Formats: sequence, C-alpha cells, structure tokens
Amino acid sequence: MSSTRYLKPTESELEILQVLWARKLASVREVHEELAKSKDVGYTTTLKLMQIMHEKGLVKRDDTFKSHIYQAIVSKEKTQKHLLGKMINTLFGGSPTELVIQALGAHKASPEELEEIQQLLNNLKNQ
Amino acid sequence: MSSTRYLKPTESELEILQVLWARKLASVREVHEELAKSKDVGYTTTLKLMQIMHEKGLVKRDDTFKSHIYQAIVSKEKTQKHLLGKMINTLFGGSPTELVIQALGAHKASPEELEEIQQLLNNLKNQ
DNA sequence: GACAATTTACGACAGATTTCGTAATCAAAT
DNA sequence: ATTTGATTACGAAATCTGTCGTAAATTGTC
Repeated sequence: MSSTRYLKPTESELEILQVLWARKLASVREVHEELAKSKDVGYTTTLKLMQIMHEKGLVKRDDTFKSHIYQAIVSKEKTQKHLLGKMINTLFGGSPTELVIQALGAHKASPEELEEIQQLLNNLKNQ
Repeated sequence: MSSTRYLKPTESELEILQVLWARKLASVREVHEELAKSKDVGYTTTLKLMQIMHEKGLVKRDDTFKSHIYQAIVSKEKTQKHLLGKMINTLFGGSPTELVIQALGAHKASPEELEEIQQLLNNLKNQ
C-alpha cells in the first residue's frame, strides 16, 4: 500500500506541513495567517488545500469545535528522510557525501553547528 | 530575469539532465535508451520532453546532423545548489546542519568519504 | 527516383495541483 | 429570532506535467 505516497507532499502541502509541525495544532485561520506572511494567497485556497490533505491522510482534524483543528499525521523526520534520499539519488548520483559537501560549502554554519557535525562524524568513524 | 526558473527542472527533466550531464552530448535516442533501462516510457515522450526543455532554455541542440544532438545548458552544480537551498529552507528550517546530520545519519558513508568530509570540516573550522 | 526506416513536429488528452468564487453552515450578539 | 461575522463545503477553472498517436520531414538503400 506504499505509504510512500504520503511522504511526497506537494510544494504547497509542504508549506502547510511546516506550520503544523511547528505548532502541533492549528486552525485553518492560523495556518493561513502564517502562510500569508510570505505568500499572497486567499483564505479559501489554504482551506481547500488542507481539506485535500485531510482526504489524502496527510493530516487529521478535530471538528468538535467551531473551527476545525488540524494536526500533521506524517512526521517531519520521515518526510525529510524520504525526500532527502530521493534528492541524493536524482541529483547527487546516490552519494550522500557529495550532498553533504555541497550543503556545507554553500551555506555558512556557525562554530557550534560545525562542532555538532564533528561529534556526529566522530561517532560514525568509530564503528 | 530570475534564471531561477531554469534551475527548477521537473522530475522528468531532471532524469534527462542526469544523462546529459554524464554524457555531455547525446541524441534523443541515446537519452531515451538510457531512461528506458529504468523506466517504461515511449520514445516520443522523451523527444517531446527534450523539445520542451529546449524551448525553456534548459538545453541547447545542434541540428546540423540527421539526429539532433543535445547538451545541457544549466550546470549540475548550480542546479544542485539551488534545489538544496530550497530544501534546506522548506524542510530543514533553514539549517544546513540539520540536513547534513540527517544525510549522514540515514545513509552509510565509507571511511574515505568520512575522511573527505573531515577535511572539509577542518577547513571550515579554520576561518 | 522510389521505398523503407528513422527522426522530428505537432496536437491532444488525462491527471494532478493550485487557485478562488459562491453557497451553505454555524456561532455569537443584539 | 434575526442579523452579523466567521468558517466550511463545493464546484469550477487555469496551469503544469507527462503521455502518446499521427503526420511530416529526413536519410539511407536499392
């Protein structure tokens, strides 16, 4: 039944999931206001999108209140892992290292972050 | 003029670009045979896609020969960087480190690759 | 030159995605 | 109870993507 389907949200769905992942619970209004900060979009568009996500099983909702309260079903981690793996295959010839090098090279990381990565690297080396 | 547009190829376009990046030059037939190894698709589909990519400016072609010879215009590196940046923003809250950790954690890297990353990390630390 | 094989050009279609307008529903306040 | 304001439901349109069939053009062969 390939739950793969649920791990490949569309662009717009990802934007909505971002908000839900951050807030845990949110009404359509709340999600919309968040999106509206960086995007020019109508309220009913956000509503419709979230209704479709509900049909697809990407989110669940509690409709006992006046306004429905939504919550993500797909986890952030699984979605990240899935899309990352896909990207590694289609863009980096299957080499996660190539991706890591690009990521570290193109974007500046703080000393703390570098240290965090160093720790991880040490763990991986000692195996 | 936002060449951003040209850096966001679709799924199918990416598959074709992969082949062109690897071969430098290729006819529709060659690209198609390559794709057909892992995908069940008709020849004219590949042709049409490459024609559209030509219209979009993703590829250029030499039509002085019997069969047109295609070549990628967008570079692999720029495309990687662009899509990676986008992913970092939409999926990893703008933190490349989070992405790197996921990438290294989820996929096994060889000792050589780990050493390569260590080198890069050392360089970044000394700045 | 006629014929066969390959390649290109073109148009059309199905499905998915995003968009929004309008109607229906619901809750609160007067 | 009626009105007002907000929310949800629904339908429809626009766009994009991927698909392929068919016709036209080109090349090579006899």
